[in-house]
Amino acid sequence: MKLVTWNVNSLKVRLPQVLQWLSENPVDVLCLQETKLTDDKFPAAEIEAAGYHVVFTGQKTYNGVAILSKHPMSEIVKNNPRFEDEQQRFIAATIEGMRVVCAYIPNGQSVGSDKYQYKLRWLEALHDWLADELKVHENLALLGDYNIAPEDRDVHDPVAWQGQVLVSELERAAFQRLIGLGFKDSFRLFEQPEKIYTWWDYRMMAFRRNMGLRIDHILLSLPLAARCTACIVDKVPRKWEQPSDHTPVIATVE
DNA sequence: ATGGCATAGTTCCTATGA
Repeated sequence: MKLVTWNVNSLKVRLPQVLQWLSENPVDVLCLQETKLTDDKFPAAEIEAAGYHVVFTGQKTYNGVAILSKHPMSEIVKNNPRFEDEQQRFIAATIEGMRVVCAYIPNGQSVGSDKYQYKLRWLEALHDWLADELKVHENLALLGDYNIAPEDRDVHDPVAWQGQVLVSELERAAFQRLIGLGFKDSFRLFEQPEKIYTWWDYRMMAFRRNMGLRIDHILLSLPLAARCTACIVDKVPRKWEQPSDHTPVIATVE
């Protein structure tokens, strides 16, 4: 099973790239974030025509998540039942006996802001829901844009970023609390090259200069991690014309 | 010290992202 997460920064703009990427990279599950589409405008027919089932929950302008799957999906949950949220950032489905959660964790804007507090509350509620969900689904995968770089080696310039949102202590502690439930960061199960990132600012020629952060992750519950044979970041779509600022992360589970 | 790009909607500027 190949599981993928990709923040597409508007599926309206990026649908051709998603379909192109899928035609070159057939996968079992693709979790999308920042679709920025209300459900009535979601391109379900085009995605189904490409051979994928799809579930989604969205809103206009901001947020929005979707799961594309080669296999049928059941037990669909939209929004964390433990968190009252107007923002559409969470969707879960059971696929081939695996519980798949697609999350667009809040950005947090700046440390100490209202949005930062919202981010921490959101993470706390995610933690609590996952704790219950793991009791029912030992095969659980949490894919998404976490908006957290877990360690300094996930940051192109740790000194410049020190203490900033996306790398602050409380955010990193929240990430470790998720890990503590019984997950592995699939990317770190394997020897990886240095300076691998999943997001680069559109400005400052950041991609060309590899000024990035690794903030998109695939966490696997321990039984799934034991079956994981690879996790890679595919930089190719970030080189295309009019790219998303994020690029796909792919985990393989045998 | 700031903004630098991209997206979407309230457009022909503003808010937001990371």
